[in-house]
Amino acid sequence: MATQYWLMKTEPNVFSIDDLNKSPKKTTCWEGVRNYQARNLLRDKIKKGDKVLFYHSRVDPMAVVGTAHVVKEGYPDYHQFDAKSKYYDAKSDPENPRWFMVDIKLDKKFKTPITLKAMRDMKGLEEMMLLKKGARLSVQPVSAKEWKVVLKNAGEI
DNA sequence: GCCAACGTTGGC
DNA sequence: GCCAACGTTGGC
Repeated sequence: MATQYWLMKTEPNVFSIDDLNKSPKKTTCWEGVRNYQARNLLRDKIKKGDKVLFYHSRVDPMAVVGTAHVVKEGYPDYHQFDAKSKYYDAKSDPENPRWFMVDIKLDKKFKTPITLKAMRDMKGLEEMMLLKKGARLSVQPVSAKEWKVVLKNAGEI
């Protein structure tokens, strides 16, 4: 299958691209997604080898700060069964887990982050979900074209 | 910190 | 099954 592209949001004061860079093997599990639409993507659509834009939200400046790729496909987020975790979900059945996650590995931290503001002016991103009003999904599809535009502007292609 | 947009919950 | 209330997200 052709490579698919995604954008994953994170609040850098919770988990930033530098945290990912410092993680063992620069790899982390993308836990804590508690939205059904995003869950469906994590469980069913996102495949090993897919590429990811790493986005910092709720911070100044909001920006795509680098790229990663998927090293492990959707599997149950074990935090949902851990009563001490803030991601605990008492209603999730271990036989039929409600929440899923993937593992991603850092590829490249951009020298220059691509800010949300800059992206609004880039040709080719007009249809990008991130730029649409009310697009709150924390895991979003990105088209091959959008991927290229972002990386080109970051000087990474 | 504010608040609009949106998703989820729960009473009926 | 509807929908008001509530909680969360995330740009500003």
